[in-house]
Amino acid sequence: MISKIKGTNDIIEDSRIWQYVEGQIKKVAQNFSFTEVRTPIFEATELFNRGVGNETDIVQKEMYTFEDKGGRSITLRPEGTAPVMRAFIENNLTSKGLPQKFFYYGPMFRYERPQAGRLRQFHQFGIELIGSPAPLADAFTILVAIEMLKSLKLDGFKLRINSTGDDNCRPQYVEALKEYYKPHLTDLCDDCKVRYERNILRLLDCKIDAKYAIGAPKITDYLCDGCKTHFDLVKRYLDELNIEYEVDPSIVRGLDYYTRTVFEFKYPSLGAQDAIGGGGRYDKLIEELGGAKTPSVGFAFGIERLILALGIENKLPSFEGIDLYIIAVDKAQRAEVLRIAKELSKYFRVDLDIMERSVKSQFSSASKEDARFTLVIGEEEMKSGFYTLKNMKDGTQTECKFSDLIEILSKER
RNA sequence: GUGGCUGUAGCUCAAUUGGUAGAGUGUCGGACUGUGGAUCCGAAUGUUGUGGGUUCAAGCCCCAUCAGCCACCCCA
Repeated sequence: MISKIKGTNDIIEDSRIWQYVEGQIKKVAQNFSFTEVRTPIFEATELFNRGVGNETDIVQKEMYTFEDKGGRSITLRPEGTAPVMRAFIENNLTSKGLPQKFFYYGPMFRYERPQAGRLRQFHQFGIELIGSPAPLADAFTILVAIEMLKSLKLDGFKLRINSTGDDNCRPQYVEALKEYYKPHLTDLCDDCKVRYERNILRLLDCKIDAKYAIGAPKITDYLCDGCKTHFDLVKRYLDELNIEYEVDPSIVRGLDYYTRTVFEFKYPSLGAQDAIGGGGRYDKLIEELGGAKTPSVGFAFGIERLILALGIENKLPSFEGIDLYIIAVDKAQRAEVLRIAKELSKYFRVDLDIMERSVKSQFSSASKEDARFTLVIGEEEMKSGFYTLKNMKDGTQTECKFSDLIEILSKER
């Protein structure tokens, strides 16, 4: 037997749930006037090296990179923002004016060790708000995310925000951190010794060396005037919108392109993989990828984790049965059943037996599909033109003509 | 990439100190030859994840490998 690749999933029984979650989120995005962009699921490797950052774990060890037959280095997209920005630049969308608001949805790929809520192929739904340097844009992005979670009726999430500064102030903060950690360097865990040189911000969220992080300098004390004002205004907008949040100086995102505002939605009862969404501002990314300087904000949800969280809260949609199951008593009525199904499928969800099974098993099938009604067609019905319609909830049966069916089925529900 | 736990029918799980695989549920059929979701009866389905090894004998012990889960790591 050939089985699926490690860390991937077939969505079969749950496809209904997925359609619901995708549908709700998409509706919110569309109602806020975002338009969808669909980019290829593979890109030139260079896009992620430059966009996500050469030093990040994603680029260093998690990408599905291969050479195609033409010798090009190709990478299955590990995230959605860099591809959307590439498309923005390549299609010269600046010419259409700013801002521009996009959403995207689809599979992402990262070579990681799978566990609950972490897959090698997973799905992200994200939005990008391109062109605005204003704190209002950050708040708007967060607002849209919150509205999406509300549309799914999810409750138990927590919003955490932070500012990671910009080119003016981050270097000073990095220096301060290096100073602070220097005397402890020999006591740090092996990972942190590497992080000290490569990406010192990561020391802040290390679980082993958490005791040192407590007394570490805080980014919020090092923000330059521009970044500080920006952050304050973002917080003020959130306050005015009654959005609850916690400022968490340890939030360090794993993608290099973030500047200033970063945020995360956590769902604590999910276990180790508890981030259901995250994002932030990326003022330099488009420039980095060869476009004009275009400050932007965005975020993405992980659909798998969202569905896990909804499951915990019992907020997944319940199964809705079909409207009508049409039953043929004998072979002679099978064609008539098909004809009726053809007509009624224009208005209702119908089904019929294609296994040529007994009447009894056709009723079983109708029950299994939670059909509201069954329609029995036998020799008598064919002769008289009156079909036997049975209400599967209360078991009552009535004789009715084909022309009455639409009206009867339209009642209730 | 590191460490730990697990792997038996479609699903959930049994199988004494190693003795040659069973139940519930689901599926299909029948009791009821034109009436379901209840009940009863019957049937089908396994190279015990895979490959080696030890043994007279392995689902059970050993090794390897694959997959899942948990934690690290990382992030959505």
